Amino acid sequence: MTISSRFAVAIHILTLLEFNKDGINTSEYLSGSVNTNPVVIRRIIGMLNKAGLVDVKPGVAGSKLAKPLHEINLLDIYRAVQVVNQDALFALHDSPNPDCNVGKNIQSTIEPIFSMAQRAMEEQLKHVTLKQIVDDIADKSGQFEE
Amino acid sequence: MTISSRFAVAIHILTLLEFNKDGINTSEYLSGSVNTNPVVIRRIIGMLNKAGLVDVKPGVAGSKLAKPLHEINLLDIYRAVQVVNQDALFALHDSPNPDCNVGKNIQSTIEPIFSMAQRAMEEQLKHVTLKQIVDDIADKSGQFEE
DNA sequence: AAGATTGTAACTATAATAGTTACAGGAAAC
DNA sequence: GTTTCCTGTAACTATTATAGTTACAATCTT
Repeated sequence: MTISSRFAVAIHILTLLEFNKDGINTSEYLSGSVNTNPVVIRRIIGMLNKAGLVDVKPGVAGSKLAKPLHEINLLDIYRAVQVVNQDALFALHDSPNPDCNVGKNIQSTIEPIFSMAQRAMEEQLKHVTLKQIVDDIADKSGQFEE
Repeated sequence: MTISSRFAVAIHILTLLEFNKDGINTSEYLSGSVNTNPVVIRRIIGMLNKAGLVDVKPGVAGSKLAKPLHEINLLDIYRAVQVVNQDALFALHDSPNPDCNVGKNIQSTIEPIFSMAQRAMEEQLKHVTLKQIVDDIADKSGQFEE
């Protein structure tokens, strides 16, 4: 099990929108950098659009970031592309035996622990902004070039 | 995407081993409380056995906890049942375009962030022991009975 | 009006999960 | 020592999610 690469691809896309903000970011162009099919890109862009992270319109070529870099954090992106359902990172087994003390109570005992663990992970994502990603890549890009 | 219910079932099994420590915990018996097929139980018990969390032997009926309750934490169980590969909770998209500054560097920029988030989640699991689970269920079981 | 692009449906292949049947091998009980 | 029960595992199924692909209608620009 892994959290879908939609998340990584979405970060990639948004980062690229910044680097190429003066160009026209068609799904074709973006797919060239991500190295996948343009439809995959459009699907993800569509989710980012619904979440208000990008601006894109049918028929109009290209997407743009809808917010400043520092106002987009990784949790926003993670939620936008719906890689993990709200409070459902961990699956509970359904219908344990209610005639058994353990079966009857295991769900309610485990559930808050799972939620806590999930929240701890999501909290980390919240503390990283797209700006940090962009800056890091800008550093690396400049390092051995120019 | 969710983390396999193997994890929740494993916690259920181990908890039940404690509650029924004076009885004989066959896969048949355990499957009755979890409400699944005995083979599913055996598969999970097998993983817990390899991880040294339970004692079970071919031909010999029943499993037992291999360690005291407070020496087993949820991270131990999580690792035992291999619901998430080491450092691979989040999938990276493979082969982004190396001729693009973003494509070339996105992986190495994102990877440590993903690791950090994953570790934060796992750290929470580490801080919960099986003893806490057992105690909580014991409390709930007694609450409206006796 | 022509051309390009987005949005989406529909289909494929792949992989993981959870459940099931079947049975070989091991241990205990009689 | 044979019968009986249980574990371990292979093999198969159904279900679900993912990622990629083709195709095309709707939409905007020029």
